[in-house]
Parts: sequence; structure tokens; C-alpha cells
Amino acid sequence: MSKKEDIMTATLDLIHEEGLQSVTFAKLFKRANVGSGTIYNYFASKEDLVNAVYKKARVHWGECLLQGYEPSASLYERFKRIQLNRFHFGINFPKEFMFIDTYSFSPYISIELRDMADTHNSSKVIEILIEEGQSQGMIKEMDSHLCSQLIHGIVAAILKGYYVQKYPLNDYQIQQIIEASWKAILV
Amino acid sequence: MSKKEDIMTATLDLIHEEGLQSVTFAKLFKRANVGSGTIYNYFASKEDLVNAVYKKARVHWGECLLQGYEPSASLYERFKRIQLNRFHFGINFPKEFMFIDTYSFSPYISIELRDMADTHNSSKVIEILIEEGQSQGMIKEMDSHLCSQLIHGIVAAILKGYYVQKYPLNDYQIQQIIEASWKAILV
Amino acid sequence: MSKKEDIMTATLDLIHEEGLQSVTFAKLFKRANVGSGTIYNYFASKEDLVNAVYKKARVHWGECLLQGYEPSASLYERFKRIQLNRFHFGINFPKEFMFIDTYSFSPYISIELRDMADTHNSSKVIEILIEEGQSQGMIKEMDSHLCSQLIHGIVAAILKGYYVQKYPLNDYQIQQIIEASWKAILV
Amino acid sequence: MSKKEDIMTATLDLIHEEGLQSVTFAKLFKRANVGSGTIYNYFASKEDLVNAVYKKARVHWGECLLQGYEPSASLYERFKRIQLNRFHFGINFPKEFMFIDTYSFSPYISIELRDMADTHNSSKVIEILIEEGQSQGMIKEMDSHLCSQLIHGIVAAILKGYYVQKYPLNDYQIQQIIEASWKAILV
DNA sequence: AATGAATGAGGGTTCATTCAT
DNA sequence: CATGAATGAACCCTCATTCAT
Repeated sequence: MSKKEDIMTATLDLIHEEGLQSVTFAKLFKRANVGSGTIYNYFASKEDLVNAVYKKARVHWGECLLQGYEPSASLYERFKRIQLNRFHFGINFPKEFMFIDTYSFSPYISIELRDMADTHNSSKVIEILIEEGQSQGMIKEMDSHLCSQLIHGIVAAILKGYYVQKYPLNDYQIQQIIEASWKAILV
Repeated sequence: MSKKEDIMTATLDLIHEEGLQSVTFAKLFKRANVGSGTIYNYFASKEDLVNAVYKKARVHWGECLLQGYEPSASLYERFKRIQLNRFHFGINFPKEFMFIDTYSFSPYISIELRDMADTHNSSKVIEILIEEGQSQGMIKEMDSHLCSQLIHGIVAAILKGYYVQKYPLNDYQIQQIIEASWKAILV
Repeated sequence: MSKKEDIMTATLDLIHEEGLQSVTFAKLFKRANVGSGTIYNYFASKEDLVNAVYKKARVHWGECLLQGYEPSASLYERFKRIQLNRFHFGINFPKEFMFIDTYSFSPYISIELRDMADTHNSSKVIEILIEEGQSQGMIKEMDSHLCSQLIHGIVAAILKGYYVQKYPLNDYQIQQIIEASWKAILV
Repeated sequence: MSKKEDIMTATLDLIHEEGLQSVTFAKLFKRANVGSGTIYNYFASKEDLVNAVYKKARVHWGECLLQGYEPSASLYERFKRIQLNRFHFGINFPKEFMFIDTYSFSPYISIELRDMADTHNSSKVIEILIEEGQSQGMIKEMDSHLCSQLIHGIVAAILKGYYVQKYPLNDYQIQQIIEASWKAILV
């Protein structure tokens, strides 16, 4: 793994463990096993580094959301696939997920970067899915961003409770939540 | 308003504006209009202060959730009341809401405090509501914490999108979301 | 002596001993016997501190130049007085003198500050003296700034040689140089 | 031009533009268009580099001072030649001149190097010139180093005022100053 | 000889905290 | 209680220097 990747990985780990606030360079160098000046060969500043980690996580998230997505499948099948992918990402990459969730709406991530991610591929696919469902009369008429936020928010909330061990989260519960989110937006 | 309240208000304002990590005591003193030593008459440390602000916000949140709650009303009426109260709190106290949402699952807030708040009155009322609905066969069988998290998460997600102006949020949309959240948990 | 004065004195001492380049805060704190943060109660930055020390030295210089200056004395007496005062300042306050001389034309001192000092009292008095001598036909016709720079430059060069012990500098030599500088500008 | 010369030229340029203290190797490499390690093929350290640039400037200065110098010319002619050469050097090589003037008496340049330069050819020629003038009864009796410093100091002071555009400096003014410096040392 | 990624000591500065008033 | 000057550890970052290529 390259030094740059070492640094980004260490950054994400530390944010997850102690919060962005207490990610100091001293901890970072030790964790990433690089000299203290090395970061500046790759990132202009701490803020730049954090934004790069954020961006990478968002890109990864976008890719995962569309894994195994079949445009030709039925509306419900496609919906299920995306919701399932949300869960898989959250379960397999809790650090990425929590970082995105916690800091997306915080002043530390530049607004441009936060909004840029929304114009990416997966966001568009979901929007089209919703609009298709609405034109078919299956999904309730509402602002597509609102609807998109709704189906994301359900999964996110469930994952966060799972992380702090409020309840178990296995295939059965996941199925339940996906169905619940589907029913939530049906007419 | 007392000095202590001045300090707590200034803290919440600054966290909302710039994020917890950039709340320095220098900014705090200036904003709260107190001397730099004054804070230590009321709080042992910065961490203590932040946790106190968090606790106050959680207490306020708990109170608001139960406003106008009629234990004798129908299940759906009671459900609606709580969901509506969530929205009202989020709309009227965005700083409190975002602070709770952002930092509840972060390492800054002590686990004891986060979990303590969950054992408060409103949490119990909601749990009872869910279990009552399940025993009546109306609400789907699932872990009550999971269910609780689900109906909270829907509202939270919608509010966060609203804060960053992804979409408008008036009575009509609120009604839609409350109904959606109700349908999500019905059998 | 106040902390502020301690800091400024230590700064001037260190600049004299090791040059501006190697005045580090670590050395400064130790020498001034203050905590590392204390400087920032008085100066916004290192540059601010250095400029303050420069300004103080320039003000001191301006005051010394006019000591014992009798506006009613003869032209030559007044000229002698000022030249003598230059020497006295240079001999009694070598640190101030060298600091001014070395850094006045360096990029570290803001141009505004350097030029501001030139509009002060002593500069005006000298300018008037020169113009008076020129209108009396005693002093050669030339740009008054050039003439002013000339009589300053002679003393400055002699002082710098004296500092590095190229030659002794007692009352006799001083008299010689003052006379030489007088003859240099006569018609 | 060789890499070594590129580096030395860039060093002098940067010192002139921003002052010695803000000449960093990073800026130097960029300006000289060489890799960051290259400098160590030619100079042992930054201090070594700066002293080499200083030495080169002093050698250049010494050569220029004697340009067109006719040992057989009259005393005054020889004096004028040297003073004129001072001006020409200062006008044609302001970076070299200011570097020498600013740092000769500063702690960055080793004392050995500063004094070594004084034992060079031009210094000796000037000394002899002064002593010859004194034995002829034309030049006032004074320490020859003092006298040497005096005639240098006049030109240096005028040049420094010229650099910061206090006044113009054309042939007429130069002639005036040379005459003034001559009169300054006459008996 | 020439390079530039990597280094880490040390730079200026910030900031939570203390304490004399 | 309230203050704010003073503190110094710790912060982010710079920079001269090294070394494998």
C-alpha cells in the first residue's frame, strides 16, 4: 500500500475511534507509520486530507449502492437491491458510513464537496427509480429528493442503532426494514 | 439570563455554526460575554460543558416529544402526536436537534450519558406504544428498539435534508411523512 | 519592567546577537523569562513584534537626534549638534542603531513603517537646516534628501567600522568626522 | 550556465527580493530549476551556500572597484575613478551591493570571510592611495581604515537612498557626491 | 551528477486551564 | 462570583537534509 493510502486509512480509523476533533497529526503519523512531513507531499493541509478521505468514502459508497443493480429488473427488485446495498455497505464499512453520516452536514466538509457527491451516478439512478415508480402510480407523489432522503434515512437510523448494539441486525431484520421502507413510500 | 445559561447558549450556537471541533474557549468567552475564568465556576472542563449542553438538549427533546400527548387517545393519534412533535422540535430547535443527531453516536459524548437519555420518560412511552400496537396486531413484530429507531430515523433524515434546503417542508409534506412512517411499521 | 518591555528588550538583544533570522520564539521566551503564549497578549505575531521593536528604536533615535538642539544657535553649531548626537546614539545604543541600519532597507520591515519614521520631527528639522544653509549660500545646492542621506551615511559607515573594531573612535576621531561631513556639503 | 551558477544566482535574487530569512530551499529549487538534492553536490549546507554567494559578490566588488584604475594617474583622478566605480557597481549590481551592505556586519556571514575580503587587492590599493595622499599633505591625517570607511560610507548611503527612490541619481548627482567625498577628507 | 520522496526536529501559534486580584 | 493576564503543552506546519534510485 502506498504512503498516501496509509495516511488516508489511518485518518479514517482515527476519526472513527476518537472523532474528527481529536485526530491530531501526532496520532496520525504514528498510526500511518510515516514521518510528520510526509503528509504534505500528498495533502495541502489537514482539511484537505479530511476532505479527500470524505470524497473517497462517498465514491466508494456510490459504487456499492449500484452493485448488482439490474436496470431491467422490476421496480421492487431494484428498490430492494439498493436498500440491501445500503445495509451491506453500512455493515462492511462502518467507518466509512459513520464518517459520511456524521460529517456530511457539519461545517468541516465543504458544501461543494457534499453537494457534488449528490450529482453522482447512484443519486441519479435512485431519482429515476423514484420518478418511474411515481409515473406508474406505485410510489406516492412527493419531491423525489424528499423520497430519496426518506429511504436512505430509514436505513441510516437502523444502522446507527445497530452500531451501538441497541439490537441485532441479521438478514431477517434487514428484510423487515427494507419492506418497511418500501411500504413507507407506496401510495 | 444567568452566566451559566449564557455560556451554554453560546456553546450550542457555536457548535451549530462552526462544529464542535472549532469551538474554542476564546470564541466562547467573547460570544457569551463572560471572563475567561468564569466558565470554571460552572463546568469542570470543556468536555463537562459539552456534555451538559448535550444533556440539556436531550431533556428538552424528551419533554417536547410528549407535549400534548394523550395516553387515552387512539394508537394512531398518539403515534401521530409523537411524530409531529419530532418535526416541531426539529423545526423550532434546529441547533439542539442537529447537535443531538450529530454527536449522539460520536466519541465526544460519554456512552453513559447517551444511554441514560434513552431510559427517560419519552423513550419508555414510545416503547410502550409500540408494544401495545404489536399486541393489538397492528404493528409488525420486531424489536421495539429497532422499531423506535425506525420511526425516529425517518423524521431525522427528512429534517436533515430540509436543513440543507434540499426541499421545502410544510404541513403537507409533514403529513405525508408521518403517514409514511406509520405505514412502514404496520403489519 | 513590564512583560511587554521584557519581551521587546529580549527581542532586540537577540537580533543583535544572532540576527533576525535566528530569533526563535523558544530563545525569546527563555531570554525574556515569560511563558510561550504571553507574547500573544501583546503582539499579534512575530512580525508585529519585530515591527514594534523597530518603531520604538526609530522613535528613540528621533528623540536622541534632537537632544540639546538649539534652534537659535548658528548653522554650524546646529549641524555639529546633530552629527554629534548621531555618534552618541550609535555608541550608547549600538543594538538599536544596528537594527535600524540593517533592517530599514530589508523586506522584513514594512515600507509604510520605514517611510513613516521619515516624516517625524527630527527628519523635518534636518531638512529645514539643510535648506536654510542652501538659501544662505553655505551648503551646496542638492536634493535635501540626498544631502540628509549623505551626512547620515558618513556617520553610519564610521560607526559600523567602529563596531567591528576596525579603528578606535574617541572624541578626536568624532570631531574629525563631523568636520569632514561638514566640508563634504559646503559649496 | 551551470547548475551551480543557477543556484547561486537564484539565491542572490531571492535574498534581494525577500530577505535572507525567507529564502527557503523549496523556493530556491523552484527558482533555480534544479532538484532538491542537487544543491548538496555543490554546497555542504545553506550557510555554506550563502557564504559562497557572499564571497563571490565581494570578489566581484573588488574587481569592479579597480576597473580602469591607472596607478600613474594623479591622486584625485585615482580617487575619482574608485568612487565612480563604487557608484557603477551599485547601479549595475544592486543585488550584490545590497547583499554585501546588509549582511557584512550581520552574524550570518562568518567573521573570517568578512575580514578576509578586506585584505584583498582593492582594499590595499585604496589604503595605499590614502596614505600617499596623507604623506603629500593633501589628505587629512587619520586612521586609514577610518578614512577608507568614510569614503565608502558616503557612496553607500547615497546608493541606499537611491534604491528606495528618495531622489534621482544621474551623472550630475554622482559628480557632486564624489566631489563632496573628496572635500570631506582633504586637510 | 541529478533527482525528489521521505524525514523529523523545530518553527510559530493556539488554547484549555490556572490563579492572583 | 467574576475576571483576564499568564501559562506551557500540544497543535499544525515548514524546511533543511538524507538517501535510494
